[in-house]
Amino acid sequence: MTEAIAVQNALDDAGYRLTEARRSIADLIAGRDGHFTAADLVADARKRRLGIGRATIFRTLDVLADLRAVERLDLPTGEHAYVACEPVHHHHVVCSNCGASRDVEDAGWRAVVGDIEARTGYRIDDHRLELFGRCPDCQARA
Amino acid sequence: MTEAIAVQNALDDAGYRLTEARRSIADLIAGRDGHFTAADLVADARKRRLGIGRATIFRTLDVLADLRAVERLDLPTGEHAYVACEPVHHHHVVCSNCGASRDVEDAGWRAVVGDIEARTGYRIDDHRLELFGRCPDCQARA
DNA sequence: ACGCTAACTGAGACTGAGTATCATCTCGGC
DNA sequence: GCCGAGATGATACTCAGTCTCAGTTAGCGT
Repeated sequence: MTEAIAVQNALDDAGYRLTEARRSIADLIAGRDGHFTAADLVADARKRRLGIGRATIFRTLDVLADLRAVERLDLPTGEHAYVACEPVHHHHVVCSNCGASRDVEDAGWRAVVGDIEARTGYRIDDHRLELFGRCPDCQARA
Repeated sequence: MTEAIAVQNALDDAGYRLTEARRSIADLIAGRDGHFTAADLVADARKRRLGIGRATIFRTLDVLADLRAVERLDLPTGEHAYVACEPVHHHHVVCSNCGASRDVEDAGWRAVVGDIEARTGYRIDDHRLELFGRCPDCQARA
């Protein structure tokens, strides 16, 4: 549950109000592992009878994504999902079987971007990098 | 318009029927530069009074994406877009200003994936890599 | 050239994600 | 405690994408 506190701190530090609804959403996020969709949280909230509106969940996820307390993923299926994560730039490796995800720092990656800039003449200022595969656990289980 | 023929060949080679609707859609795609959304094509088709149904455009884009004659992109805005491209594995650099896109081969990239596999234990079998920035033209114009 | 059938089509209904609006509520600085 | 900006939940709405189905058509076999 330390994770819920991290999310709450992120909100607080950025000058957002710490409301009941946001606290609950932070809890829901902390209670999930792997990625989750907005719809997942809506279902969770309803299951626990928290009385949080759909709109609030979308709004809060939006804010959290801005603060980078949560990262937006585009799954290969086209679904939009989120993962809780540290607010520094990094990428995710997502297990296509169980959804578990891990952070990966940039590593050799900067050099590749530099190379691409040189070859194309584009000035790259944003990128999306997501990796999908089997996590060690799911490999072992197969 | 050579591009439209490439798209048609891709369909034909894969055993799909070459219908009037598909031919028209190939033309529409060829007539676009940069990325486009399904909605763009629907609007184009309607503007030219081609009488192609919405569903058909979605279906055809689906098929073309399967054949890799077209690539699905997820723009930073969350929109789903497409670009016409060669049917070999590669990635796209997309201009966030004018939408022009260029293909980039894998280059040093394989090594980075290998490194990530070694560090995380994940077995990576799919990835999404999209780069956004300013194309040379838009840079010059600024 | 002709007929046949599976593949394809357009129309329209449907679903579900995400957004907009707005009256009401509440956090937190004073 | 008071008060106002910011946040909330209900509800209505929009819009992408899917599904269904009756009607059409490409292109193979003859």
